[in-house]
Formats: sequence, C-alpha cells, structure tokens
Amino acid sequence: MVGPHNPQQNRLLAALSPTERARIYPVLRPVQMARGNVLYESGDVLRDIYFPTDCIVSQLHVMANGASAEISSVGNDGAIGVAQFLGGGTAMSRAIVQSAGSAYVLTCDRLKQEFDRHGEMLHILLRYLQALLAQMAQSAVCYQHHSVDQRLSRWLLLSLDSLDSNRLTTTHEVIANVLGVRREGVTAAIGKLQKVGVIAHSRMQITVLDRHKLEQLCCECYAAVRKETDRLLPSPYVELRRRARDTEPMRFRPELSDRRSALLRAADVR
Amino acid sequence: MVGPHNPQQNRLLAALSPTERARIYPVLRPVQMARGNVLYESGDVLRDIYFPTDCIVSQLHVMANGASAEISSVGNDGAIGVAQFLGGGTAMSRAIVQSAGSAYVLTCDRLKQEFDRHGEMLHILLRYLQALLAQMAQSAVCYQHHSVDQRLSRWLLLSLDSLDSNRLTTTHEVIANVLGVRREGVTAAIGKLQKVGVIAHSRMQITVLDRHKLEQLCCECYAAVRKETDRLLPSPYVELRRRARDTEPMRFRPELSDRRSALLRAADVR
DNA sequence: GCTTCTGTGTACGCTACCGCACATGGAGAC
DNA sequence: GTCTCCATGTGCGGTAGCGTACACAGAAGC
Repeated sequence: MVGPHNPQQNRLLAALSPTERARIYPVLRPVQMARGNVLYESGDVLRDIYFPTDCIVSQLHVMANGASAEISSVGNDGAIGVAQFLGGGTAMSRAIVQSAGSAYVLTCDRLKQEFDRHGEMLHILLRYLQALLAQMAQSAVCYQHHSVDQRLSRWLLLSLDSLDSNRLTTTHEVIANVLGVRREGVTAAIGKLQKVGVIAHSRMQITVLDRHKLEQLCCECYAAVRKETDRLLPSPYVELRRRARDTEPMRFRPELSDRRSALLRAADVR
Repeated sequence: MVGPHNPQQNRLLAALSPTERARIYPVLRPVQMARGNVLYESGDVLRDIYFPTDCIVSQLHVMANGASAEISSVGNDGAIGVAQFLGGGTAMSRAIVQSAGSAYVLTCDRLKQEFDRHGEMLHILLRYLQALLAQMAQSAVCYQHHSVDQRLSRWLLLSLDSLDSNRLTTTHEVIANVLGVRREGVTAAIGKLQKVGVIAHSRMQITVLDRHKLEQLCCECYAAVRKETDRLLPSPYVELRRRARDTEPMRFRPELSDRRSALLRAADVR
C-alpha cells in the first residue's frame, strides 16, 4: 500500500518475459481493493481479470440456504476471474476482498487478445489453473477430514504468505464464512490458538506470534498447497523473502492494517 | 462393452467438428478399463489423456495417513489427465476405475500437437476444465455442509448419469473411500436409502429403483453440477436420452453388469 | 465336504460441531 | 455524556460421524 507499487509484485505478471511486459504492463489498470468489496457474484458474467499485488481475495461458494465455504484464496500468487478465458463466461462463486490492498486489472477484450496470441500469458494462466486445481482439491479433502482448528491454522498461514505482515484484520464472522462453520466455532478455535501462545488477538485483529508452531499445529494441507504453488509458479523474489522470514525468527512487524489506523496516516482509503 | 463402440460416445470427442474428427479419431486408441485399475497415482508424470465412453473413473485425493476423498468423477462427459496440458506435468491425485468399460486414449505427444494447433480440442478441453472446476468447488462445499446420506445420493445420481443402467457394482469400502467416510457410515446410509425404497442392494450391487425420489433426498449439489456440466458441454444425444428416461418412469432395466449375475439373477432379488 | 477371505451388519462410547440463547464489551454516532 | 451497533465470549442440549470391536454370510479355494 505504501511505497512503489508495480505489477512485478504479482507472481503471474512477474513471470512474463521483458518483451511481453513491455506490451502488457502499459495496459494494466491499477485498482484499490477495499476489504469487503465484492468483485462478482456467482452467475455474474466475468468482465475483467484481477492480478492482486498486496490484497487477498476469497472465492466463496455460496449455497441456496446461505451456507458458504471458501474455494480458493488468491493473493499475489494468483489471479481472479480466470474462468473468463476458459470459454464459459460466468463466474461460479463470489469473489470478495478479504484483505485490503491493490491489484492490476486486465480487461476482458485485452485478455481475449492475449489469449488469441497464444503467448506467454496463456501458458502462465494455464499453469496457474493447475495450481488452482490443486488448491481446490486440497480444500475439499481438508473440509472432509480436518478440524476447525486445523483449517483455521491453514487459512492463517496461507493469508500470511500473501501479506508481508503477521497481522490480519477481519472478524470471526467472516472467517466463519470462509471456513464454512459457525461463528462460535471460530471464536473457540481462535481462543485455543491464543491459549497456546501461537497468536494474539483483539477486536478484529489476529496477530501470529509463532509461525513455526502454527505450521506444526496445522494439517498437511498448507504444506501441500504451498509446495505445489511454488513448483508451478516459481518466483525468486518470493522465495528469498520467505527464506529471510524463516531464518530471522519472530521479528515483530507492527502494521497499520485497517481503516481506523489509516486515519492516522492520511486517509488512504478515500 | 458390447455393441458398437465409438468416440462419439464421449461428449468431448463428440463435440469436435467433422474435419477435426477425421484427423483425431484415427489416432485414438481404444482401451478396456477394468474396475479397480489405477491409471496413475498422485505425483506420477502424466502420459496419456483418457476419454471414457462407458466407464467411470474417480479422481481420489489421498492424504498422508491414507484418508481419501473423491475430487471428481469422470464419465463419458469428461476426460482424465487434463492437467497434462496445463504445463505442470504431474498428477495431483489417484485416478481409479470405478465402473468397468472402455475409453479412448490420446497420447501425450499427440495431445501436445493438438495443443499447439490451438484448435478445437484446446477449446473443448478448456471448457471441460471449467466444468471440472465447478464440480470440484461443489464437492468442497458438499463435504463441508452435507450429510453422508446426501453425498451418497449425489454420488449415485452422478454415477447413473454416466452409466446407462440403474445398477452399480461396487463395495461399501470403495464408496467409503470416495465419500471420505468410514465404511460403516456407508453401510448405514445405504440401509436408510433401502428402507425408504429408493434403492435395493445386495452384495456388491446397488440398484436404484426410484431415481426421482433419490433426487429429492439429495442435496442441491447434484443439480448444480449437472446443470453446469450440461451448460458448458452441450450434447443433444445425452439430453435426448435423459429426457426419455425422465418421461418414461421406472422402467426396470436388468443389466449384466458382472460375471456372476447372469447365473444368480433368479436368486438375487430377494 | 471344509477352510479362508472378503464384504456386510450392528453395537457402544466418544468427540466435534451444530443450533440456539444470551451476556459482555469496544467503538462510532449523536 | 449516552445510545446503539456490532464483535466477541460462553453455556447447553442435540446429533452426526468416528474408532473400535465383533458376528455373520457369501464366495472362492482346497
């Protein structure tokens, strides 16, 4: 949100060759994504494809009775609206911004042009699709076999990976929609994690204090998704940053991560 | 297995234009698929892509402790091994034949050629990919929110759609692996469905007696998957057949679906 | 015939999670 | 200040599904 903001922060856009960048970057439109924004609802006709740089967008599948569950979580290592270029047109889920930040947008027409060129962008998106398939498959087994505690841990870890911070701003209610459980269940799970000293939490804020321990409490699903994503979409920059984080344990990174604090800093939302 | 067997029975292959057919059909290799066959394991390098005509193949995601869950079920309306052409190479799950029958195989090399042509096959596979995404998303929410009874109903309905018969040959154990639950849970669920007269079952056999009622007992997930698949991969032939089935209620279709049954038919009814 | 193996039925205590209800507390609105 | 949301904490009965154990029955091999 602060500092230089450029397409390179998104793994897919960063994977383009210099010549492709020269052509594509100029037509990318940067957008601000506010927490709670709904990019599209299930059934909507897709128009644009979003490449997050420092925001996180959830794909929520919502059922007739309102019950929901997260199908995939997309940060700087993915894109929203890929179904667009598969030929079917409409979205299959709700896309909602979980963590505020920015993204770059490629319009439908432009995406179609890229697709018809059969160039790098197509191949990158196909690879990302495979990562998405893996993520969804892992989600399915995770929903079936793992506890709320474990799934919360997984979600925290994946969110942190896209955030460059150890603090999340959200409500138990929202997490409940993501995990597909009751709000009270989330409250309980967060309580447990706090009790063992892995996280600290206050109103609308969760701070991860011991990432390593969190990984141990988590099911195998986090590691599986992480590994497959990194395999399919290698990114020297992300790897480096992650390695630094791992060797340099527990540096506390205070963050101004929600609306109220933004006020102190010069109203970046409006 | 008996009678004329041709690529047109697979929806994806049937969707090709006459000129494409003339080129592709000759290089398709027909194969027999026996129940229990494992096409590949998680992590295997994909070599061929399979287009089922009258068999059903399950994509099972297996976890470290052996627990599993079905990610997608592929019959004559899909293909196995699509991840092959996404660029990642390896499979993410186990592919195992649930119902015996035949399929056509396109080799890796040939598939790559087709891909590079950027012709119809690519677009058809992309559309199928979208259907697959929808199926996986629906599976995930279904795992989270629906009971074993409902999931069993869904699985029965989807299987029947690919089968042209109202009888399945399988064990409770196998279904348990597919649904991601205990074998005893499957036995109980089957017992319930039998009690209300929706199915009849004997050793390794389940016969659906009242499809309409089964649809009512089922969660919305079956209809959602069915609708999306039909939207993305229209098939006049399948539609017709299905309409015929719906208007002509409850015709009992005895089937020779395994070796023993011919001998035991008289006995196995009670 | 007998034995063996695999598939199915059943029972029992346990736990995670649900649905519901209600209390508390922080933060913005006025 | 007070009021009013909204987010969070907590308690409680109900239940679906788990882990375990064991009995039985059909099929296959001898």
